[in-house]
Amino acid sequence: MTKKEQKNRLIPEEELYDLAELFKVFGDSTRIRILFALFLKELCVNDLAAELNMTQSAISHQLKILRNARLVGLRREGKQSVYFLKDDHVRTIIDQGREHIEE
Amino acid sequence: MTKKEQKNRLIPEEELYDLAELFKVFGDSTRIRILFALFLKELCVNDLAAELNMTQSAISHQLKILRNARLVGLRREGKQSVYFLKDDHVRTIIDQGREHIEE
DNA sequence: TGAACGTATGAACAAATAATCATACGATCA
DNA sequence: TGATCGTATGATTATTTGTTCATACGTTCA
Repeated sequence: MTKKEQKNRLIPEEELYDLAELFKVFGDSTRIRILFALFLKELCVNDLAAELNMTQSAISHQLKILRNARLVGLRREGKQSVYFLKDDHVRTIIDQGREHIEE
Repeated sequence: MTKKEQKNRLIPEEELYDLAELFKVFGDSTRIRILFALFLKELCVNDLAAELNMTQSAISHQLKILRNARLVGLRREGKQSVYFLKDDHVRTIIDQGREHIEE
């Protein structure tokens, strides 16, 4: 089955639940702000916390959720964890969201 | 400012909150299932409730949220309210979500 | 007009969730 | 090794949110 064929068939019920789980991750302003910050450059936890003016703990909790959704990845550098966006779907999804809003 | 230029500039903080609000709407399995049902054809409230095996009230509440987000529209037909998808960003956003999941 | 139908909506309740606080863990360095 | 730094994480709490229940609203039709 080609990608296009797969795209056009019915979506199984179970996949709809997974989709909702994925979009739930985008549905929080802290996480969106984290994603957008990582749009611009890789950042470690403390830098993210400073940039978003939030506690290290709050950021760390949200990064865990973003990691579980495979939206961000991390690289250890000494004591630091450097986070980065993991794929381009993030950008496309956010761009489409923006286009909807701007209509 | 062209669309492309607009896309590439920094996203203002306020728009990030609006984005989170939009994705929050996608982040519920009932609403995703409603959207997908409307993918296939227009439906009135009772038909949606039957198809998703949920109460009329629950569906109606969720439809209100989808309406507020301008993701669905409705047309009155006698006693019925016939709902439909309002724009193609819905399809693109969901498709991108699916591609992310299927990786 | 009144009954029946389809839909919308407010209140109440239960479940999910984000931030905080305290603390633990791992790496670096004196 | 002990201290410090950066990060992760469990528990708690306050808030948000989805469903249910009851009911109101608008339309159709006898």
